[in-house]
Amino acid sequence: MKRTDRRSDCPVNYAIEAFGDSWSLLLIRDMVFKNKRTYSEFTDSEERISTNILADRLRTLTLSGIIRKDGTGKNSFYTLTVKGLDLVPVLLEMIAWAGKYDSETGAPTEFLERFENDRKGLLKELQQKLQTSHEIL
Amino acid sequence: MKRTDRRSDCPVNYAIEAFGDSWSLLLIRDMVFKNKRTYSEFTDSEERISTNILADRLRTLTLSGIIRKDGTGKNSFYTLTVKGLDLVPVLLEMIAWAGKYDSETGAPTEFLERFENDRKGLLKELQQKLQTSHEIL
DNA sequence: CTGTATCCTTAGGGATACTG
DNA sequence: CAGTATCCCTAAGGATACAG
Repeated sequence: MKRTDRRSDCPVNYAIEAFGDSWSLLLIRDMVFKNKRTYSEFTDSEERISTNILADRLRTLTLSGIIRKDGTGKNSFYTLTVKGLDLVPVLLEMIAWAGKYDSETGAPTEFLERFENDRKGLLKELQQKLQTSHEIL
Repeated sequence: MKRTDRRSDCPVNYAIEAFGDSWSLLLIRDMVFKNKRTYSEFTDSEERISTNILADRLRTLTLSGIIRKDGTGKNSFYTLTVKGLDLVPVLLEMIAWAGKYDSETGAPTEFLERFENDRKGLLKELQQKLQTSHEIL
């Protein structure tokens, strides 16, 4: 996306244009909370993303530096970059919000309590877990 | 939106379906940071939302309980509900993220520093400011 | 000023067949 | 398994005229 395509230079708008579509954040969720990294793992999500969209999102998220592709051919896999890992707080706030207002699901209460009481610890733990699993691969 | 229309019961998906389109969060931003409350104030945003979309988003955000309409006719105005105010942390995290990675704009550094060092204070201040301006109206 | 209504175009997305 | 390619459809969105 060329710079001039942006609707505005507002940071909120920057975020929306980077991951504000209806699929990107779900992929990031799968990477953060379910340790998914391969194409077929992503197609198996509950929301059933179709392959053309998946390929497109993996491409655009890579272009914007949120994820990175490693390996080649059948051994290729995707991992979060630091820029992508830095989206974890956004994700957590969204989950906390939904947990408070979505009667159908909500987040597990232990999670919300932990988030409330030890926000920094939870974040650090999550990011470290992700960092190490990246290194192992 | 009927419950069965949901792609999944995931909280992330709930959030996306509530405000994950490309305009809702900009309206909420305008309410939070620019104290906008009237129809014409919203049409004046930098991103130039068109009136049909604006009317639609005001309707859906009202339906999902994120904003509320008060007054009538020419005196009508919109305010954030508690559910909407609870989106401020999400907004702040997005701004912090964009501030870190968007070279074109970024958030003001004082803001980011304050967010880093006194997250709770900043949040409380913002929400109180919004609460009181609502009451004044 | 606060919306509605309409027309039209494009982007997003589902389904599915196909390829290396 | 990791994608590409097509076809097709709908929803999202812009422009703009109109109405109370």
